[in-house]
Amino acid sequence: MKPPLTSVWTRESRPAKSPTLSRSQIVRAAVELLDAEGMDALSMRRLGSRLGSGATSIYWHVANKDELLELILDEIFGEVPLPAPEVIGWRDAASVLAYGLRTTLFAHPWSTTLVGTRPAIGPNAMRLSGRLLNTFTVAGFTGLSLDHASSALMAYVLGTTGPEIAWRSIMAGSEMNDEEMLAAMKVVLDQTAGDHPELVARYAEYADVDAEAVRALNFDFGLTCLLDGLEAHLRRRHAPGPVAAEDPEDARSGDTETTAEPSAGR
Amino acid sequence: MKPPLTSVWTRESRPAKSPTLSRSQIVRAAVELLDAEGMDALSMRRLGSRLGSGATSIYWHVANKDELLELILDEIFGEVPLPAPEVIGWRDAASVLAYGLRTTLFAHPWSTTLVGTRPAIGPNAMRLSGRLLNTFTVAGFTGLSLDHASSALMAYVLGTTGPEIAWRSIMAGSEMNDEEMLAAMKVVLDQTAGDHPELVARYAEYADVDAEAVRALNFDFGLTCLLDGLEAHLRRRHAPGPVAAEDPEDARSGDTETTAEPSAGR
DNA sequence: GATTTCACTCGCACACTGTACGACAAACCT
DNA sequence: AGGTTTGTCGTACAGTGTGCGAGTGAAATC
Repeated sequence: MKPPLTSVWTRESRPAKSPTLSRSQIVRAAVELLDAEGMDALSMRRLGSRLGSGATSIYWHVANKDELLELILDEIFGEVPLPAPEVIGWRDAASVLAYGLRTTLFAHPWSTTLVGTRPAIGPNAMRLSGRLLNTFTVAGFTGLSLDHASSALMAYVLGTTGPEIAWRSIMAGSEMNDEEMLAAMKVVLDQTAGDHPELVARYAEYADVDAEAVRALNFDFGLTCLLDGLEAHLRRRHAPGPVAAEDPEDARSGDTETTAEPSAGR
Repeated sequence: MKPPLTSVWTRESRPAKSPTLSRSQIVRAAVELLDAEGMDALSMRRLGSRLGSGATSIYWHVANKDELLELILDEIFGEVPLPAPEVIGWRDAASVLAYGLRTTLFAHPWSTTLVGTRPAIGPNAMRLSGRLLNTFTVAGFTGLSLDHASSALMAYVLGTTGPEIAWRSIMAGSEMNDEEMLAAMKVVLDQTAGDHPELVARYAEYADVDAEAVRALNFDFGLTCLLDGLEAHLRRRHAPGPVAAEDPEDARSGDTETTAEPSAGR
């Protein structure tokens, strides 16, 4: 019978007398430090000295470093711009959301280590997923499919962004450009996957294209496919017949929104 | 003009005289330790003592902890079963791959912290992505789309698995079941996203369904949508006409398999 | 006005981390 | 035999997160 919920978000922000330090100050400073010097540079001592405070003073406002990281994660979730699906349509809204999240994560490359690691509750994450839900509601999703659609989109963006940032950072670490990198990769390939000649052929194709452009294309391709698949699901549900045709009335639960679909037993 | 490639995979495994310790031993022991006690428990000293060796002896076989983690990541990539797309068809093969990767990652929950963080080169990762490429080649993808399709699938799986593991682990940490968790979540919701009533309504729906089952459904839903989208892309490419109809001959490259399409440029 | 009670800051200390270094031992090559 | 390579390990160093308790100043109480 421990504390009923262990997250930061239940415990209040210690609002009181005259705090020379505050949660939001700490979080902002932490984000600055991370942006400037990366994840390894974020230690409580360094953060403290950047705030002009003792290192352990932070622990009055934040229970431990993990909670601080949770706050930081939510902070950057607050940076992604939220589109209005009612005015630009669900597909564009979903795209804007996806691209917005992507560029926000790229703007804070250290976020990769946080984003998959801990669940994203917290006000800004909720705002984001609320808007996502809103978007797919406008699209016509109902019941569980609504969540499934949003989390599919989220998963795709998170899943692409992480490895991309990883690539970018190791290429920034070594002082070689894309071509040299690919050449080196080929060496690795030849000696580790010598029996996979199709891979070697594959990588050879990238020799003379801009890696960054390819990655952008890559993201867009997958996003389009996912949205196409979602749209297809939508059409299928609205038109149960084998051939696509508009149907006179919605197949199940005439009301436009919320809690349709009884969703298989318990 | 530093070392041309900084990865583990270029440097050989120190094969020599009579090693009482070896890379693969170290990696296996590390995986055991991680499985048993989690990521925080993996320190060089503990790993050393588990191997019956001094802590710093490991540094003869592995340059630093980061390299060790890279090896560990590749080790678990080796655990995912590889289907044969030529016999079971590309869609099933893609599903098997996706599910295999998913369950492998679930079997090693600590992998979440590794998988998005560093690029997955290394023999086992290459084997996996080789098979992925193979799968989508059988499907009919060519050129850049081939890579885009594989990485889209990979991204989706990685993107779903991470947060799911995170949820599972914090629920394991606190001794509350799904329902209590949801109740607590609702508290958080009410106080952080009080102005998002649709979210609250959303979560209320989950009150009486098995969270694990929903997550499984969730994964399958997104996977299906993605594969549907990929298939649609395929059909669109093969039948350029506005309305879908079977075409008398395959648009490009009649041979059934392998490295079709000269793929622009070069 | 004096005293107590907070809200908050911070120095110190502890256990622990990754890993550089150099001393060793044993196997190999001349 | 001597020298070199291959491999192991103890020690040491700088740095980590954080518990503890002493300190501060302002508000609340008497």
